[in-house]
Amino acid sequence: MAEIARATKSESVRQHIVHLIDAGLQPHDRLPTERELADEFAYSRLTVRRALDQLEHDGIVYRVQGAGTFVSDTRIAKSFELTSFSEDMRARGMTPGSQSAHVEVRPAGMKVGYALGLSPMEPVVHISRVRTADGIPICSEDCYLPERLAPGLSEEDVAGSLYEILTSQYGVEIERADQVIAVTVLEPAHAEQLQVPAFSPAFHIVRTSRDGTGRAVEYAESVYRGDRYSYELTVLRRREASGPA
Amino acid sequence: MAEIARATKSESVRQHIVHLIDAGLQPHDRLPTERELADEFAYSRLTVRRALDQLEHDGIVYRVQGAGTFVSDTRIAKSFELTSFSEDMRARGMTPGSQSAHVEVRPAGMKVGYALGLSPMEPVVHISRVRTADGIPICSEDCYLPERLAPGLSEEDVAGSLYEILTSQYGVEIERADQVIAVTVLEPAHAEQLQVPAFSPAFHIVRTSRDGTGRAVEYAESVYRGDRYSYELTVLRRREASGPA
DNA sequence: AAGTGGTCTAGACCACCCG
DNA sequence: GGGTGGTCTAGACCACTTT
Repeated sequence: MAEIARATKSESVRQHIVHLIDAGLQPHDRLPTERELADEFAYSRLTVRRALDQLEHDGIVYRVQGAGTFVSDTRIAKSFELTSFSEDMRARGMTPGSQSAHVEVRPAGMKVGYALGLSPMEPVVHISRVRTADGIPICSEDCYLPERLAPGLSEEDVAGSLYEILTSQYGVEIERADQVIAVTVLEPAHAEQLQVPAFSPAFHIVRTSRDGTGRAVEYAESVYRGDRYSYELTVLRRREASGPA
Repeated sequence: MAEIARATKSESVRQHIVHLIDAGLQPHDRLPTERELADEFAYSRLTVRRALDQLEHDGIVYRVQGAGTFVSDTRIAKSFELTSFSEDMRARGMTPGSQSAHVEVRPAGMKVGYALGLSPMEPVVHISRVRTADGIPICSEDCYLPERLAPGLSEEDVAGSLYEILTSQYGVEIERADQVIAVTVLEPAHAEQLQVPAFSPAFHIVRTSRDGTGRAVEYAESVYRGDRYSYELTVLRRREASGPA
């Protein structure tokens, strides 16, 4: 029930409209017009429009020029958003954990250095963990951070969410990540870690996470068991417009 | 080189800034201030801000309150966007095609009816195809559309991009899609279609595509060979704000 | 013709960063 | 303190849909 408070007027309008919809509006019902909402709140129309822009982007409402703004016909409203393993598992109703966490500092090397935009000699923190959900091993992860971003990271720190530690202890906010998802079969070593037969099918996910400035902050390679994990996302179709060729 | 023309002023500002960056600005270089750009174009500051909003969302620039707007440090700017198989393959420099296309109309049934929000008795067009890239089979796809959206769809129509046909012939614009990506091993029948050994690892992708109003327009189940396909995407971290619990 | 969303203007004040 | 981005106002005109 708790909404996260935000000081802006447009956010309060957004929440009001979400409540309107939850209060019983059906898909394709028309919302109050922008001018009605502006009058009701005594805000400018532009402020109301910003709230509706957000809801439209999230797929909650759609707008038809000349006709009005309507509730979307969406049963599921999943996300194309980056979540940490911990957040992901909690969202699925499971309890996240870690096993066999190991942390060491070593030179980046070619592959990791290239991905993080560092010299191969620059030190990185290498974190290797087996991530669990309700105690069941789900994925084996090797994650690398520039050491100067997270000096003194310990094995106790990485028992839970790395993203939370980065934010709370080091002030690093991850904003976006590029991922490449491939399929593979598990090598015997990984299979044993994950407690499945050797050569079981699995996801192989390579991720480079970046902060708001686009600077690479984390490079990770993970192997997820295919029998216990699937990847869900919502993707948007590109609007007509593009950068140069 | 060709930019897609758009009538809005903010779009012209956006393109101008993209050109500025391409003309030699380096990551973390500062852009002209919003007020400078507004003066230069003789537009209002809000119009300039809309252009910068777009560029910020796309990860091209970042803004620091009190300091300025800067070029992002991003080597790769991939997308979290929905592309058709044909577009996807062309983007990878390959030529898309289809084999064994088969089209039939039949009742939706429970699973497809549920996904498309139709009665199980309502007719759907079932399209089954093997998609190829440079003549190599990449995926086997079963796709279902409500028949009333695409009456008279023929096997010749589905040799190429279904999304393009939907737009050009039926006026249906797909805006977003929910996808569930899992791993599997290929059954012998699929393996033969895709010309790989039986029990090779593969992606199993289930997709429900929707138009701007959120109405389900397409339900598809695809199997992609794992040795020739990987899934790349960029995901954004959720801003702090949320709907009700 | 009336009403809707789409775009834009010319200001204003605030919070924040930097020299 | 001066300049930056963040938010907001009270209008205006346009393109479009609906009656």
